[in-house]
Amino acid sequence: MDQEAPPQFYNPSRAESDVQDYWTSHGTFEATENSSLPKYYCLAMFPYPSGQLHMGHVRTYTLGDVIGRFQRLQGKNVLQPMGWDAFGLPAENAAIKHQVPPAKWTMQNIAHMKAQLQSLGFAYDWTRELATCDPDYYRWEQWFFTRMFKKGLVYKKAAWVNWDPVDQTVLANEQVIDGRGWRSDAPVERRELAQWFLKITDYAEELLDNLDRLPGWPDKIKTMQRNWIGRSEGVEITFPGVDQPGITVYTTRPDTLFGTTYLAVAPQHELAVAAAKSNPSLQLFLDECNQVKVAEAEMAQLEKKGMPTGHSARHPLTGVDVPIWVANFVLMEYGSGAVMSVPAHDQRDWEFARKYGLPIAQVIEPEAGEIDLESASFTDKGRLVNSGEFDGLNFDEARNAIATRLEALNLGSRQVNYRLRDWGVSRQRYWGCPIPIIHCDKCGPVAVPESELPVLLPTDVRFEGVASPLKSMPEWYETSCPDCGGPAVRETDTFDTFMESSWYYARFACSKHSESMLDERAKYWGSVDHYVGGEEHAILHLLYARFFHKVMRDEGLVDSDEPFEKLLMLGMVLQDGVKMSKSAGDAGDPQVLLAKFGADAVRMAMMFAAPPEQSFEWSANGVESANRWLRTRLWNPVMVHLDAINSAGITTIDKAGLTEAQKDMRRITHETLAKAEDDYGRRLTFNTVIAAVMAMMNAVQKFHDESSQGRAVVHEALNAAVLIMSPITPHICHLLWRKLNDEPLESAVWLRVDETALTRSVVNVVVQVNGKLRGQLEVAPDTSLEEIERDARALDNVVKFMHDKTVRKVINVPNKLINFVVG
RNA sequence: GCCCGGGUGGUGAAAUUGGUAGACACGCGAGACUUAAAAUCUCGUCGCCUUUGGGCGGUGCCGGUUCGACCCCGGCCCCGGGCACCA
Repeated sequence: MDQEAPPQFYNPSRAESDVQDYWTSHGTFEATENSSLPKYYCLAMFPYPSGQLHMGHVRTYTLGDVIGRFQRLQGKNVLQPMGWDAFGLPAENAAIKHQVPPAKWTMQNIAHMKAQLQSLGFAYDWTRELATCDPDYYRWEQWFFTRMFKKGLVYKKAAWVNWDPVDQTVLANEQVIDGRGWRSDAPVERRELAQWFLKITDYAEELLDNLDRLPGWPDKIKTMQRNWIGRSEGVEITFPGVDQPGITVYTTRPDTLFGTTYLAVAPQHELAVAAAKSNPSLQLFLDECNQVKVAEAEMAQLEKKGMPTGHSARHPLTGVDVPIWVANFVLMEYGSGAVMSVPAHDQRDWEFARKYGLPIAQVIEPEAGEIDLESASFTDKGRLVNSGEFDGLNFDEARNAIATRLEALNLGSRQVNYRLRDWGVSRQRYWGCPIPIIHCDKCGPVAVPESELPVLLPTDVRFEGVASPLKSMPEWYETSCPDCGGPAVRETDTFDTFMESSWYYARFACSKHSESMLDERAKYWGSVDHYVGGEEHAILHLLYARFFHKVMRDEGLVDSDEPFEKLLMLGMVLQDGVKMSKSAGDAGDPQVLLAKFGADAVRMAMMFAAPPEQSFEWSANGVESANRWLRTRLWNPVMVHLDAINSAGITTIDKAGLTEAQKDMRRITHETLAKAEDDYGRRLTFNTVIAAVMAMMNAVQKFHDESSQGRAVVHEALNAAVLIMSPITPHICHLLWRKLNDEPLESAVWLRVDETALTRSVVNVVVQVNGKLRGQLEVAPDTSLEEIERDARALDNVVKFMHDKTVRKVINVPNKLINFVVG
């Protein structure tokens, strides 16, 4: 940029750093709790400090900033904080690869990314910044966990993990590539480890029901969460054992019980494991099943395979023996790890039965028509057949009758089941929050007392291999039992990083507070009014945070039931068709564009590219044209106008004395204001805000009027343009607003729409014949149908298409359309 | 595989409640300014046909509802996100 450029030329790099200095020195965006204005907490999902900002970040934070700045213009007391989701796997990967301690690597990344965020001019209150790897943060997470522990919301059970037999370590799902460890290339094995779980299922019902009380959430996210929680009503049924303990299954189709021709258990089910001890080929099959990584997607795409266990169980109502199979598609984590298989009425069971020659017994018939069990199963509900005394009952009747019978026999019970599983929070990793538990041989697991928190994560570590250094630090894990004082060891696992992101939004209210997890300020800021983030977080993060919020509420820490009132779920910024990631490289790096065209142009290009919920492929092309528009269509016209009013002065608008052209210009200005307000506040489509301002400025360019009223009308239009654009391009608008109004932008309020300016003297009515466009009419608003019909019938082109036909119907949409239906 | 989305000109997109498909831009083409270029400005730009009035076709594909469908319904194809240890 030309350092000598006089101030009337647009120079983004100088202008933006000046404006940013102004914001910093004036503390413009530092939020306080003692405002008379209504509070507005606007939050964008905090980033993992991977080291480089990419365009996905730019999009998320710009969208959040636009919302926050718009709400500020609407007279709200806005809080927009920023922090760092600083624990996680990439820091360990970097440590292993480059021998740099995760803490150091993370802090360097934070410093770099903070500078990048600041150069984009977001209206953050940086005084509230937090990093989750800071002991001042995670000590309260540990404290909260011990509260949950004492409440009985925490328990330990064995769970399956991906085990790398060469590196002797647990692998994350993303570290397993085609069934092999990413570093060792060894085939992964499933292994059972004792893990800590949080009883999120205790809250399943509330998490589901409260979705109905979140009107500010997109329906698609609520649907995803509903499906994920997966409430179902069914019956738990016990098939008594023949030569082994009975098998308990859960089914939502008890009406098909008589069609059960075999049972299927998960490969990890105890019966399968026991049976394999004396059956080498079954053991071989189980081993094969255990060489698939621990992910539902893997499981679901496997070829369906099974093997008989050699055992059978007794049908609870018929007493007939049914064989027990092991099947690789039965999930150990869902229900009881066993299912009753009804091949006639379940397609997966049908395919399995056909493959292995198992019998298929029809017990449901359709209300009408024929079925062919040779070609497929019949899965609709219908009437029972071949079911003894239950024959003839429909689904509801049969479900009740069979459940009642099973309950009487003590072989079943009605059960509401959730697909949602408890949250396993143990990670066998170093770079995370230490789980504040001490294992004592005498007392068992004991929560670390509050006075001894935080359990500090040592930061001066070296990665010798790939395993967590904590596992080989006796000086760290050897301790004494808080209860009996005897020798004991610390838990060396750390928390799932979703723990940190489940409550950070609340901590921002009082991030520096050292006396408790949250204080009264958390109640002042309350729920996040608008939460902005990527749709990849639609389920897990949001569900865990909702769960934490409810537990915090039950502990008296917050007042509300839900953490996020309104939710904006952003589509992905794609690169080469997939979501941008840390490894994506330079194409996602905004630095070059920032230096060349400025933050305003980058922000504007990003907002203009697509509406927020839509995923799109990033292209840098728009940035240059955004810069050009700001310079030639916003900055320059304001400068020309300022010259004009400097020499000729400025007057107020005389509404009664305007020419038609001046009225038109004013109408466009106020239509644009109204549209911008609606798009910003309700529709959240900022691309169309920009388009509307562009159209308005095109009209200003064409509006040549040297009169004093003309200047006043232009003045109003330019003020509207600057104000409307200011949430998106805050730096240039800060400068232009001051030049136009001699007051700082942050004391400006949104311009009111002048309803009288919106009235039109003519409206355009479309004339159709049989739904096809045949002409147009310019008429006064609210012209009578008779008059419009008469004028429309007189149009040459309408005559052409109607002259030899009979009008059967006339459709009229007032001030918009008239349609002659002829035949 | 299962759950949730998406598919509109050469490109990004707009069309808000079923009512003029393609606003606003990018790109491209033509022109103005210039010795020239850059920058800037003006005009044109869905395809085909045309007597230049206009006509026909067109929103992933096939079918349906309706006076009228990008929009609603049924069936398919393709792309993206999530699937519990990436965050």
